Amino acid sequence: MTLSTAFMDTGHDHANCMESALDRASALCGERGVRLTPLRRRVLELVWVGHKPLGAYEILDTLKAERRGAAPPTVYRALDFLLQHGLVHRIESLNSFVGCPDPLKPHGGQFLICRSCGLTAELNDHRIDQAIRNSANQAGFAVGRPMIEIEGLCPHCRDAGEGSPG
Amino acid sequence: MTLSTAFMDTGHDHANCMESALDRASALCGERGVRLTPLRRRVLELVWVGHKPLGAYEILDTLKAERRGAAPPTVYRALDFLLQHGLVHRIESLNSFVGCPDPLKPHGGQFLICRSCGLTAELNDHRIDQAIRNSANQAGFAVGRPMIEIEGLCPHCRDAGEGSPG
DNA sequence: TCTATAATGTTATATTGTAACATTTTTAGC
DNA sequence: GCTAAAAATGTTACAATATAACATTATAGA
Repeated sequence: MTLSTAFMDTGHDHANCMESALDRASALCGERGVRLTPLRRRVLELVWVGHKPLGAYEILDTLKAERRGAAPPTVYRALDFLLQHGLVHRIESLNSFVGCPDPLKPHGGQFLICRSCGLTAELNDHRIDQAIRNSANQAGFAVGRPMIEIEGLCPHCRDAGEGSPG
Repeated sequence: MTLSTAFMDTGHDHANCMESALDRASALCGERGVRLTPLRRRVLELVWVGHKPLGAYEILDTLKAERRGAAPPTVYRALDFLLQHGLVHRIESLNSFVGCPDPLKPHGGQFLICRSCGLTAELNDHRIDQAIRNSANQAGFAVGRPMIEIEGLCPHCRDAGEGSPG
């Protein structure tokens, strides 16, 4: 099981986390012969600034302050590229985007999303994946990309009593 | 495991499927002391016309043809009511809505969504749910509503060779 | 350098969803 | 039945998210 470093506030060096994500992205694009342009790199960086999913228009607001003429397509095109290469995920239930800690393995995405603080962690538990494939196969369904978004409370907010999980 | 009747084209009496869904909804609202008004009932009916998720504005187009002054709030308010009472689910990845075959048990929703024909079936496999809870608990995460949307190919489209599961 | 391709800029618009307030309908008490 | 409170719906306006279409600029390879 891989758990992204969110929810690990003790000992999480986020500057390093983000830098290594960008390095991995750069390497991956090099290997694939595609270009991590300054714009794409910047968008990826913004998405990695936190472990909270970011909306396209939040990204756009930042870009607007940095370059002339940033517009919705600017951000959506960069996001499309990053999505295609598995560098970010889209969180459907939030219409927002979050960095992927493991872009090499193609996967749908299993997300724990804190309803209180917004922090999001990516699980990639093959047991969940297996349970889904078993069940889908029984129904005769050919699984493409399973998407799992689990709303709830992260350890910190749960302990702080931010509401019931129900 | 409960599997909705979608993907069961042989022997699926949809008129009956829909009628019984409306009857269950009516009974449920009666028990809860809430009102399944004609408008709400009509929206539920429209959602149940197919096993394909329907967008709010598709519903609105139909309503507009039937009553004067239907507008976005008309449909969103009805949908909010139906969602609150578990009578419909929202498919996040499609921004659309589908009838719930089992509104009595509160649940997030496990959906198989055919990318070719759009048919959607609801799984409610407790083994998937269990795998998710185990994994989330390990991460110290308090699970609220797990939402699972599995894109792929339904039996019919898979056999017809509508593309690879990706 | 020249050319083809890829990336980005620019303008306009489509799609999905809410806010705010007015009106009508229903319910509950009398 | 009448009336006041509550619930539901009507109505207008707008916010938030996303894409289409075409122009321009940058890049890579011949």
